[in-house]
Amino acid sequence: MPEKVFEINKESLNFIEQIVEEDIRSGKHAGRVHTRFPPEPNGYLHIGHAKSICLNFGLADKYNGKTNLRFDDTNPETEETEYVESIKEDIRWLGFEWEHEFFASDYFEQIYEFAVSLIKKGMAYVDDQSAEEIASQKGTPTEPGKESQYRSRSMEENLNLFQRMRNGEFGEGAKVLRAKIDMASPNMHLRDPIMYRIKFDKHHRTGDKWKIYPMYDFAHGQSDSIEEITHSVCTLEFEVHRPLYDWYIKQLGIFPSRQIEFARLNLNYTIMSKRKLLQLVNEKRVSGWDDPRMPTITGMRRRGLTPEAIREFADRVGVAKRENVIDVSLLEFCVREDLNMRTERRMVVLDPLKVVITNYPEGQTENLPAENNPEYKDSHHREISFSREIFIERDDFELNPPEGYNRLAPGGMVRLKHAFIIRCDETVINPDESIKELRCTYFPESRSGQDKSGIKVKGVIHFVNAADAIGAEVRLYDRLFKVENPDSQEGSFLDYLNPDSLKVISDAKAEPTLKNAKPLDKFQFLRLGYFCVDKDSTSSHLIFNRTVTLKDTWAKVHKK
RNA sequence: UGUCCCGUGGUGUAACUGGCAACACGCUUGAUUUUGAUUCAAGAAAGUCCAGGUUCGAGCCCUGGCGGGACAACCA
Repeated sequence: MPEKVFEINKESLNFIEQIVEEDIRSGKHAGRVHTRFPPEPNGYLHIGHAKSICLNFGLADKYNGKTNLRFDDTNPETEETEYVESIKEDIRWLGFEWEHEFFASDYFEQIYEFAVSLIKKGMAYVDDQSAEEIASQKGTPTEPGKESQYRSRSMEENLNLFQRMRNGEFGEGAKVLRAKIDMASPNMHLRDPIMYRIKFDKHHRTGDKWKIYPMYDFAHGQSDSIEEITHSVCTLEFEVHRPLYDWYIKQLGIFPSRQIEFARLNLNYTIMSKRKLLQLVNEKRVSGWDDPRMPTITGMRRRGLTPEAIREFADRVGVAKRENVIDVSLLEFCVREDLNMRTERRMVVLDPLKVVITNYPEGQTENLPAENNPEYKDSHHREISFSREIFIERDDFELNPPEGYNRLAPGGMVRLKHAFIIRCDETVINPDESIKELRCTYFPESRSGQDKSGIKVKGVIHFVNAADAIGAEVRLYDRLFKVENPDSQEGSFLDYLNPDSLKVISDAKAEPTLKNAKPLDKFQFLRLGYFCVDKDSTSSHLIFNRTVTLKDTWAKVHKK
């Protein structure tokens, strides 16, 4: 119907949207769009899944369709309920709600009947050979395979054997059910693919009811059909499976779902393989699936990323069939863009250097207003305190300032954010040559917002009042790997872990307004970056995770 | 020496299906700035893997190469 709508639509469409719009235009499935997100519950979702989730739910959303959540749980060996729960939590956190929640295991009975019908049509047979024998007959991509000696069993015998497989009369691996297609096909997946295998593992939902389980190829497409999924979107590696996907649908005469493949997301400096992520967790290279350095949804949530930022990212990376490696800087951009608008600012000193304001009266304290977010004209203000002793960032003072340095140096001046301009009069040195403290004078006339001093300074630095600063633990995260592509390096990907991916600062000094920060609260620590309160944080032991630094032009220029 | 998929700035995605290669990130420079942030402005950067062909005209169509990826789990 809405032909005009599409003509008006001038934005460029990705190739999947083009397919969908063509289908709607031609009236296929009466214009209905129904997608699904089909995770296997054997691990946690990561940013790559987020792209798929945004794609599937986004497609349905855009074209008035629906999206099912379907757990592809056909391998009882690796699948667990723990994962089912985490997957649901992560999808909801990303901001999506599914139409139906299904499990491939819901369809085991029906899929079994599908298999029986193929046997009856003479298109499937029970093979008694071992996995090795079957593999040896399979041929190679360039050589045809050989037919099994069991290929020509009678339909009655196949029916009987398959029933007995279901009954548990044969041991694991003793027999499989195979589709009878073409052992000489140039497509390996069409060389009599295995449909069912015998497994005695306890299934996370069906327990030990089943002794046989369908393979991916004989479960996924069938589930799509049962749910009348119109567009079954998956990643590129399933492209060669599509002829088989279509073959089963045709032979079974069931709802013709269409499989469409797109290129999965790759991010530099990170790995996306579930197996390797699991290895990081198992070997305690990270603290768990939700370690803030992990590319998992749960890890990124703990790190302080927002659903909005992730969705924006998924949108910006696009959808195509070309292999790609996205630069993490794009993710960081999306995160900063979102956090800049939504987070309140606070002052925290990570590496404190004491400063004594020698001309500030002892015992005196004054409060100064500080805006919470300059992005909002009418943002609220909070009070910060100021007195004779304060802490500044050790980094913000240089004994021998390099060219272009505009923070504090001997004899130099800077403004303390929200407060006064100070001048460094004296540097107190420890016996070991390190800097013990600074003795400065302040200019009472230079008070922020009502500066009558006439002094112009180039630099502005943050500080906290020593008298009421509170302690905090701050965890500084950096990329988990030190090379762009840890997967395609010599040796193990573990050899390329970044040893500096986590730096813990146990005694940072924070302004007291942070005292009641709750887990997941997000802030911008002025001039440092965006931070998120860790889930283990309490008011007596505050913990902040650095989500991402602020852009730092100076650091970049100065690095050389 | 098989089948399938894919080749557009550094990265990613576009180019209304044949009409001046655009947008974003990143990068550079400048302005503003009480965050070396944000914001704003300007700029560098691809002639579309190569070679033929069709056409007035090709990133888009055709042919042939070259390059990359996927496929030989009783995983998904």
